[in-house]
Amino acid sequence: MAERQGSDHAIPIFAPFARQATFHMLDKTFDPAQAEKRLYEAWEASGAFAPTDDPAAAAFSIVIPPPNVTGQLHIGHALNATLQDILTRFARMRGKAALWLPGTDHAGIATQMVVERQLAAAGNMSRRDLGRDAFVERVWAWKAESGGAIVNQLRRLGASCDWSRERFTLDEGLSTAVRKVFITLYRQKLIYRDKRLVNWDPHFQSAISDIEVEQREVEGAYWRLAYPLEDGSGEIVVATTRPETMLGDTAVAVHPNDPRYAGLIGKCVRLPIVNRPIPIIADDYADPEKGSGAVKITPAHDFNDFKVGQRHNLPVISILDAAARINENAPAEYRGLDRFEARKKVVAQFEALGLLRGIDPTRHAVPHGDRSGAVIEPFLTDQWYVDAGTLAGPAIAAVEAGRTVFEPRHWEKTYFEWMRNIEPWCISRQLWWGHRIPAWYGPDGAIFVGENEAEAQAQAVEHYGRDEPLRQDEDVLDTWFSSALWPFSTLGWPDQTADLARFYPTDTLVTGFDIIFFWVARMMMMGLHFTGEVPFRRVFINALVRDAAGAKMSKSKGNVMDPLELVDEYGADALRFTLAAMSGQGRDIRLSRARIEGYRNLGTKLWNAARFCQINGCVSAPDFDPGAARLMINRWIRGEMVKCATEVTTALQACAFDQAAGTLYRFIWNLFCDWYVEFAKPIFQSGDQAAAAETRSMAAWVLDTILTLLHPVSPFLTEELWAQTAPLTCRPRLLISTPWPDLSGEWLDPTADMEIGLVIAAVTEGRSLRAELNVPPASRPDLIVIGASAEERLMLGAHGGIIAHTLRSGGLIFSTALPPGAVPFVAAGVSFALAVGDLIDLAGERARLAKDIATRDIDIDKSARKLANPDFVSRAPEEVVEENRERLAEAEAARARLAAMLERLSVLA
RNA sequence: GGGCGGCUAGCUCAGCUGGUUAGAGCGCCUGGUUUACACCCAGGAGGUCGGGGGUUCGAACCCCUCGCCGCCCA
Repeated sequence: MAERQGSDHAIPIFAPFARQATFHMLDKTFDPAQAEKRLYEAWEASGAFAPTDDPAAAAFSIVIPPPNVTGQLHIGHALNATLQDILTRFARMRGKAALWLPGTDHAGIATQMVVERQLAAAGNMSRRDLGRDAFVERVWAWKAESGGAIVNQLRRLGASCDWSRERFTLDEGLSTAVRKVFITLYRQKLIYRDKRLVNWDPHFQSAISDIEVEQREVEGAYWRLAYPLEDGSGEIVVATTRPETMLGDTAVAVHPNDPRYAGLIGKCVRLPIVNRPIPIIADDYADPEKGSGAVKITPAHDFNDFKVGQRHNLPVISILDAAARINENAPAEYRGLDRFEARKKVVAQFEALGLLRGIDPTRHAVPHGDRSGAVIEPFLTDQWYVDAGTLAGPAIAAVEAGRTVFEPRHWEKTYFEWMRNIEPWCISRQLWWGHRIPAWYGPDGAIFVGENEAEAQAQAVEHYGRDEPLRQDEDVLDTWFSSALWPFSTLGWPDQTADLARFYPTDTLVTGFDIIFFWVARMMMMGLHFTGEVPFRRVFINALVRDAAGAKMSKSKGNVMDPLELVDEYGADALRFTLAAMSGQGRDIRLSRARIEGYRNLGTKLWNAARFCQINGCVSAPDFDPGAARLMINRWIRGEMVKCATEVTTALQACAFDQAAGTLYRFIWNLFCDWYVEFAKPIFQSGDQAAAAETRSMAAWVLDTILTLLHPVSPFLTEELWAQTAPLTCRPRLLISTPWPDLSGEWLDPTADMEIGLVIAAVTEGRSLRAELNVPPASRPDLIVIGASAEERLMLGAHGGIIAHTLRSGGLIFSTALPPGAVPFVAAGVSFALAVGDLIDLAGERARLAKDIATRDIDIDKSARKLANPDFVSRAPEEVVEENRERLAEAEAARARLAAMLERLSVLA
């Protein structure tokens, strides 16, 4: 463990002047556990999470995909929230009125399930025993007590949501919006009641929507059943995976062109067990290639069969009750049997009757409820539907026109595909927890839809000409119905609030591809229909987090990584940085601890660079002008800082989180720490006060700029360093509220790039040579510059100190020829040598040079061959040709130098 | 059956509209008490960019085809 140095960590952010009096050296590492909570509270208390009310500020808004109130934060939420927080902090620092609006979803089925399970555990009481009102009260009580734990878990990640605007899909305002939408759509005839087959979940005894149905491959069988012709002239064989449904068969279909059955069309078979005559009909639905070519038709229990039934006017006989037990429409001995019991019994009876023609085991897809896991039954009921087809039109057009853009772009295909084949959306659920449908029925079944009972009553009076008792619809709305309104209902709609005017349409929605259907599409439909505007201008589809082996994380597999555990272990910043760095667009993220550890190390690296700065008195001065820097290394790092800031800004604007993270990583570690800090050391020791002072200021400025740029990704560590590295006079605000760097392009400095580039190349090559020659670490050989131009000598001569330090060399010597005892090398087109004296192994050196020459020959050959090709010279763009000419010249020059050195070594031998 | 995505170093991934001598982190090997950092420093090994064909002066990148792997829809 890191040794603890500074003991006083109680540097209170809100008593910052006290800090100056007690200026402690930074610890060796950042301690997230002791800092995160304190920093989060400081942010919240500062009011930074709420958007600025400065009217001049452009608005930026994100609504959170509301997690279930029952939910626990999992790694997918962590990714999703991290990306939203990065965007929000970035926008905030860029001076926008940034709003990240948080909240939760009431999650009808999931929540009801939690409370029902509690009831059962407490003493076998069902919700029906308790009664509707008491049950709903229980759910609210549960919600008040333990619901929304996930919201606090989001805080642990550093989520800078505006908690004052937190919403819940069942709260009053959102419920008003739901009723308004329902009533409006009903009056526009875009919501209607219909008797259709639905996906029925026998466990919840409720309808669920198509997309809540999950197809699972299971082992099953085709049972081949023989139905005798009524006239006794033979039989017709049908195959089914659900034999029990034959109890509800009302026809057998064959293909109209199937010669095998041409004579049978119009005849009847006698349905075994049930003993009902049913017709043989001709319909294209029967596939002559499959099985016997004849197919049993059960309109009440199969979606395809239902359509066939409609075409042929077949009776629809439902044989199941809500719990998927056989009902009174089946023979007496079946009534009350569970569907799977009934299946066995039907098969046994067919066998006994001698009508079972075979069993073919097969794997096939069976619909399951995604929540309950129960096998779903197509079931005929009255339900409420949204005319999604009509609403989809504008939603499709908006994406086609680019008013809403998917990022990555290809996800719009998934969206279009679904939208263009959309089915009516069944929105009623036979649950108690949710928005109760604002519809009332009169004694004759007439429907009155209104805000409340009084309104419905008034309509009823008008309709009947007198008071009639009304009964409210028992059902609630699909949770996604209220989520579909989320981007505008949370902002106050249907009231024309200031928030709505300012923050709608929202800027970016960040979500997973798995809810493009469930949620994104429906928000588009509702948003456009009710506000005339798209709900968001950009949809960023984030990746799916998997384990290190690429498997989907699931509790049953035991491979889940708990984000809070990871935060405890590595700190929120490390987790956030990792998720950002790995969130390459649209790909899966294979999360591993090794990766998080690596990015935690980056934090420590930066922390220690700050510590170095602190030790050397690098303190940011408000009046420091980086543009006035004169020292080459300072001009160089300033230019690199500009490039870094530009790249990070561009990347964040484009949701290229991985690029932003990568750019920061490289700048912090490979430029600032590896080179600049090392260059600064000899300057601080040189006694050149002016140079040291400028370098101190520059180092502090670069560090500040890094903290600013890194803050959206890793907010805690950067905020802590911000507080601990400078006096308050330089820190008028918390980092979270500090403006984003807007660096001058004039600070780019090609001259400095070239000069420092030469130094770095010389040192890098020199180090490589040292290692190859096994030069002892403590020895400090001179670096000899051989036959360089006056300009090169000037450039290198200016950096003798930093070269000596970084290369661990003695002095810098200029020479016209390779002296004895020196080992030559070439870097950036300049000849060098390392004076290693006795260590030199001439034979080995000759071999090394020969090898070096050979690699140059390959380069020369590559470029030369291109340039010798007339097609290349005439067709390739001029700059590419020029580049190759330069490359060739360089390689040839380097080769010539190496050859000269080889010759010289030979002479010395 | 239809669609989408992927296949680049031992592992995880970058590589933007075709112009490199294909990169990084981890792991591995060698060496290291240097004005911060061993959660570190310096150096190194390691790739016929899934196979084949094509377009092009030029292909990891574009086209065709085949092969795996994953996901969605039916």
